[in-house]
Amino acid sequence: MLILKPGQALNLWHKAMLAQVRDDDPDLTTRQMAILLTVYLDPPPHTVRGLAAQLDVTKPVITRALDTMGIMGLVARRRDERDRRNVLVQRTVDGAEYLQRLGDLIADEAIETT
Amino acid sequence: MLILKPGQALNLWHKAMLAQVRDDDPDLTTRQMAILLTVYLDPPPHTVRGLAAQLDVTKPVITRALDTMGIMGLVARRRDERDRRNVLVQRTVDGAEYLQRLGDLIADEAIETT
DNA sequence: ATATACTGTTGCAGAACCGTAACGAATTGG
DNA sequence: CCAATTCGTTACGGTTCTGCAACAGTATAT
Repeated sequence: MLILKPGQALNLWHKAMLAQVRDDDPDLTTRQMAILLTVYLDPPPHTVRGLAAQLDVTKPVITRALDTMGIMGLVARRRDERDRRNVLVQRTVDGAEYLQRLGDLIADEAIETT
Repeated sequence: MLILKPGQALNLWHKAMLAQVRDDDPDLTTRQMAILLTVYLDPPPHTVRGLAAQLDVTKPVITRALDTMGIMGLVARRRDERDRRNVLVQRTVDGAEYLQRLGDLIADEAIETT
């Protein structure tokens, strides 16, 4: 149970956005970030269809976001051997590190936020 | 002084991203969001050059983001009459409401976040 | 075996964004 | 008054994302 006033929330959001924009790596889109966080924070397995349903977007959006983030090394794909139609989205070491840094960053800025 | 553990921070970020993706309005890019928050949270005046310097991006990025967000009604432009080379970025009622909703949303989800 | 349903992917045209460079308008300085 | 500077914008070419529709591959049911 965490108390956060709307004004504090915006300040926090602001700092986190600024940090994202200012660093050199290309920004993830909002959709890519939502997918990444879902894969790492919600329990597996994660399929293309499942992610599309949860985010309320079309399947090609998921496929392409996985392409991009796969190249970046943030997620990996593997065929489901039990039902070979499915693709299982898997976590990677790089992705875990990326999100850990993000979490630390937001937490640090929360402390500085009045 | 706000204590927020990295794990909580990611959960909060996740929920906020999901809410952004799922609603119907088109998502703002990370840069657009950073600009919008800066305009509304930092004290005016805001110029194209100043915003570009603060976000460490080029001026055309700011111009285009202002174009897009101007069409959405989230910000407005006005010529600086003291120095007519400058453009002053101004807040709008719609933009204020948009950010207020965003702040409330994050704050609400913070409470639900373990 | 054949038809049906379901998975994820790809093709295509359109829109948005990016970075660099050039530009017109306004101001400042010699 | 004219050159140099500063401001924001626009032009260009390239990349990425989007939405929709069609697609091949796999599983299921008749």
